[in-house]
Amino acid sequence: KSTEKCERNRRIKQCVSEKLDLRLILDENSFAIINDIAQTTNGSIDYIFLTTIVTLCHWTMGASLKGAQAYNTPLILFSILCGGSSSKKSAPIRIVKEACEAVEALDGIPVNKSSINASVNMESLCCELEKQPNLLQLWDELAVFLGIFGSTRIDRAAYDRGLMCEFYSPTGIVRRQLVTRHNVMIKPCLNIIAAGHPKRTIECLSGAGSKCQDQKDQNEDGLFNRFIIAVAYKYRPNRETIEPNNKIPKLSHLFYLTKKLHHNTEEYVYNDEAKKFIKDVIYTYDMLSSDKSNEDDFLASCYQKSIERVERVSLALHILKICSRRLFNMVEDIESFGILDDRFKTICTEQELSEADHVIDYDTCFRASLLTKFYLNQTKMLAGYDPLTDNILVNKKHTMDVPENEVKHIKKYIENHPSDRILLSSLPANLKRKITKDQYFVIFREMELEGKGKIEETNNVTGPKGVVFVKKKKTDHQPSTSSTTNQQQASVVSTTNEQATIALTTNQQQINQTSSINNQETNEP
DNA sequence: GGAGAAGCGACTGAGCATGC
DNA sequence: GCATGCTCAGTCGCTTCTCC
Repeated sequence: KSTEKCERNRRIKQCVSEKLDLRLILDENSFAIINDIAQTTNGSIDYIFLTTIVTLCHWTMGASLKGAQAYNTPLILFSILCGGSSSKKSAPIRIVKEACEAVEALDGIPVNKSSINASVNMESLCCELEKQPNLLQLWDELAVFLGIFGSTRIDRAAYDRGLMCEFYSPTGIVRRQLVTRHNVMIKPCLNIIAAGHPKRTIECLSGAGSKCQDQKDQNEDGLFNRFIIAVAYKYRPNRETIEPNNKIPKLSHLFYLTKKLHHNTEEYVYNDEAKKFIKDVIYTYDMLSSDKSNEDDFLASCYQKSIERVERVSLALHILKICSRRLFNMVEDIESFGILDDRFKTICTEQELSEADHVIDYDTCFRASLLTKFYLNQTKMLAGYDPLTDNILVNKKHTMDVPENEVKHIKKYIENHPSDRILLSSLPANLKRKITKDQYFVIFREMELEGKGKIEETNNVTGPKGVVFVKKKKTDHQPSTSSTTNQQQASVVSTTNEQATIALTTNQQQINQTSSINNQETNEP
């Protein structure tokens, strides 16, 4: 259990160490708004940013993108704020919730007709979506969200998950049929923000989080690969709090203006450059996905989902940009962005989206592709992959337990070993250290990355496969394979390379052969 | 410098797990 | 059922360390 926790911490740290510089992703107006919130609330800017763009999607009231592909992409985002209990996940959720409530209050929407939903089961969520198709669902705890699947019957969990997948890319009418009743949801538009503990979040990606018995394949529908995950770590708060700058628009202003600009169902397009670029990005992800499709479902799905994601993210960034710019242009009319008032409401009602506002440029798409890649890597790292090589860092925690000089020694042992193929299972037997096979495997992996050789499977025809490390052949023969071996041994080494290899496998016959040969040779002098 | 202890690696065999 | 891999306990021989 403690090693599990250790591995979880490693992944979180890895995610956090890969910094997202929002200055490179956002235009200056948008950054000013997001940064102001982060500084005044002392919260993680990554959380604030993610909750903001998801909520922004909600207030575009079902806007869509005539994308680079044949079909229209709805502007819907699912997101998870992932972090430990002290990483302040709830604060950003509260902040957007309050901003949304202010938006609805200004338009006189009664609380019971609010589009900010907090359903605790699939039943009520679908009923709400039936009543009003545009909902923002906030889950303060991911566990609650997971609990909504099949809360009445375990075999309905898969159905509900499937439905959730459909909400991500809804087509016209979505139906949910139960024995007693059925829901008909017309163009549902559900955006999700959930706060999740690292343990639960990682379980979702690996699929072990649900209550179904067959836990291994629970994420096979890729539901959680649709979620954008922002990871933050607990950090030291600033002692002095920064007062909000009233010259900088607040989230409530941003959302209200977005809502007013989208009173019609808007459709956005790319310009030619942007479209060409996005097509390239999509092609790259498609290639990566098909490369992985036969060997790794999870990665294949992650790449596939990145195709949809890069389009959605570019639209979200685009809308954030145009709305922020408009807000900053209002600074002269509005002396203070303190609270949402009727004066602001009047100004907003005059605003209309222009023709040019509907066109996404290359720059935004480029930034969106950076952001997509960043979130893709975060997901990979959370799932235990190395983002660059796509290798699974299997229980990397173990190497951390092994002292460095031990690792060095083992690497040297493998390198200097007369055999050029080393069977993994021979190591724990021969090197009597308190190191498991998994730990030796990680050392293999490291050596592979260092270019010392390659990890392969044994080439037996039947039965389970063993793991061998095939060393890279040295071009120049080094006579001093080991300073400790005497000359007699060295001669054995050079002549019986192959036999030594075989001896490392545990095939009895072959071992007998080898040992008899070895005995002969050693007995000779 | 030599004797003995300690450490290390090669190898065996048994029992068990796993895939065909 | 068979072939193979994995793990563990154990033996043997060699090297290195330590103490006198």
